[in-house]
Amino acid sequence: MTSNPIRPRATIREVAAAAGVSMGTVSRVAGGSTRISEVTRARVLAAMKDLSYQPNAAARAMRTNISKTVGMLVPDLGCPVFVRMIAGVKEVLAQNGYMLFTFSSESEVSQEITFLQAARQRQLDGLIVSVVDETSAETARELQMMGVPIVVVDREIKLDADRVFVEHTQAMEALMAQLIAMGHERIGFVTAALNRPGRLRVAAYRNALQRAGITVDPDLMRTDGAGRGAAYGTSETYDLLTNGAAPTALIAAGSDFFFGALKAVRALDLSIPDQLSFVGADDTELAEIAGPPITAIERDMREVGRMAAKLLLDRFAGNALPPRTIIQSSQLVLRKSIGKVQPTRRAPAIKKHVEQTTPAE
Amino acid sequence: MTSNPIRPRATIREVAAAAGVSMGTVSRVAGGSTRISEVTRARVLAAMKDLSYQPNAAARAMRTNISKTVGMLVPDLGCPVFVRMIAGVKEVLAQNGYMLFTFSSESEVSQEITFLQAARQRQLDGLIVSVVDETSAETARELQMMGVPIVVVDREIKLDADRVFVEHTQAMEALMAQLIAMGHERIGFVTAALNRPGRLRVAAYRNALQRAGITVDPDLMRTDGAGRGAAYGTSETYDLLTNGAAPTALIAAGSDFFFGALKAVRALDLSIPDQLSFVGADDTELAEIAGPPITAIERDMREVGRMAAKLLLDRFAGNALPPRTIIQSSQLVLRKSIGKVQPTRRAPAIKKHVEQTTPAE
DNA sequence: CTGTTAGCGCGTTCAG
DNA sequence: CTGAACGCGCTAACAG
Repeated sequence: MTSNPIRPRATIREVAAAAGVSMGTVSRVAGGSTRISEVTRARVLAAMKDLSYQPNAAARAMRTNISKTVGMLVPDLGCPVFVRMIAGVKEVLAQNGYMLFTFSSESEVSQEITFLQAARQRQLDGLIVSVVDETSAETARELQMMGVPIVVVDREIKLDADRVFVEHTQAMEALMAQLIAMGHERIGFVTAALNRPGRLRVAAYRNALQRAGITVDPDLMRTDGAGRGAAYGTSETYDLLTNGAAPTALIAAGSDFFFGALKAVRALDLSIPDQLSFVGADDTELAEIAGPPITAIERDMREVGRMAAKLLLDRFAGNALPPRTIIQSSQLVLRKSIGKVQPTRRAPAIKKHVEQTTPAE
Repeated sequence: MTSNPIRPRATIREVAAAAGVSMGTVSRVAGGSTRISEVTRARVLAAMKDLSYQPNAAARAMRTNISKTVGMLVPDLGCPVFVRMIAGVKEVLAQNGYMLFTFSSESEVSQEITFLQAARQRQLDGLIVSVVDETSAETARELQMMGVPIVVVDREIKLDADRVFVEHTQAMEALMAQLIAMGHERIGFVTAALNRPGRLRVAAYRNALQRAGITVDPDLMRTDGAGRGAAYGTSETYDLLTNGAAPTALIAAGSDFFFGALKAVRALDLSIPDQLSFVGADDTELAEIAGPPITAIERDMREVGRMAAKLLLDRFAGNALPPRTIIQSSQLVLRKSIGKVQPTRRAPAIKKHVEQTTPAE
């Protein structure tokens, strides 16, 4: 420990002594209770400031079983979608005097379990979770034992909890309609279908093709990216574009696949949209700034965060109604990266090889 | 609260009863003490599992004054630099049984103060901080009262604490040398000079120009971006490139200015590097993927995070030596976005106006 | 309005 | 090796 001239933190007892009142009185002032005479309150506040008193959260939590802290579990802090959601959650919680304890599981179930156990030890008052793998029984079991209100974000888990879902189907259908109208029939799709967002998008992809009378080519679907990050986007995109009949359009859904796929397209030196129509998802900044700007599916995750936090606060306030589900829309944002299929379109020649790409870190 | 059939959390007392031993025995098993007979240990562990017992962190913290939790303060979770640092910190702390409590101040001193007070209440065992404004007396005062080991990352604050610094000067000088060698004399610079990284970069920028016998044009320096985010990058870049004699090269240091500046360049439809040499910093992904790939100053922030965490753990272990400072290098990564000044170079014509841009959120 | 007191759950004595 | 008892700092309940 660095040498520190500070004496140990002041306790409520010391404040009481300094102010010449009892501990109970100090406690009431700290708790913002009414029924305190203005003069004593002022004296107590002065003493607190004097000793730079901060109430001991552990003692308070032990006594009240309330920690004024909410836990938030996300799979990846590198994903802008979650960063924005965190901002929304924090905004609402801060207004209500709660702290947010954010944890990134780095897409590992084991880390997720560790966090949930730590959360239980620390008696977090509630949880907002976006789990890595909604099919994980281990995670589900842990969640069931939490014993505090939980809000699940865009995952389908059997659990007595409120939910905030995003509407993925409509935006995906709009996208497919757009691409099909432009003449695309071979549409590559790189994503992770493990959880709700991916599952719905894959379903919408298939439905749209079938409705248009286009045979679904399984080889164009690379939907096994769960936990594999940007590298999956790069390798699958490279493979799609260089082996056999290449797609004329490519959808990379999920910010890391978006990035990874774009990397492969750059390495192959394909021109967007002339040689390939390209669509991303979940990374507005990248979509705006890549040259050319890229059509993408986007959603207001900050608002999702706000809604999740509000659902939780509502439970804290004693609401005991059955679980609710809120649905937030998503949008297809058209930019310059998609275009009509060229009549004479052929598979792009292989220009050069992609260096073996590993995830960003 | 959602109806929950779970009975309240098991206490150490219940575990003791279930295992037919005393509380003290359970505590010793939980604490991993030796000197426990194998049979009783097994019985206790079985009971703990049975009741899915998790020790009450509040009670433990109250008793021991150790929370096994480290706090981390960053200005912005949207900045990849901090996200990577967090990953590094978490990696090392997790290996040592510590949890990480990350807080983003959203570049607001007031939020920073709130966090530091909350940290004191929760008796976090140590802190890793990257403050918004190293000149804030309020923040400094709060930090001095923490009473726990602190590691400061790339900020100059008068404080009895360990430090991890990044070497900014060399990379910046290398960059300037490169640009000057390419014939650039009018080099625009958009950044925030409030804290250590910006200050050092600005100093290196001036020095390099002076050493090359080039007059420093203050109008080319837009170094007042602190707290203004990407919008500052966009508006200043637009202004630089459209008013008066435009620079032939532009450096946007800081991930948000990088993004914002690139946005303005795109809006003006300038071709990189033909019409403008462009250099970024701190956002490797964007630099790699923008068309064309962009020369940038980069640093291994994950390693910075690891080092910060190790310094802290060292203090926890009782190291009482005077404060140490560790320095991490940074690199200039050359990509295709810079080139020689065209002999016939003129200020680019104004092509169109930039829409009024607000920060990403 | 204010003072007093009894635990919250745990880790750490100190006796056995 | 095990059990019993104390108190960490605080809040709530009750007395005055």
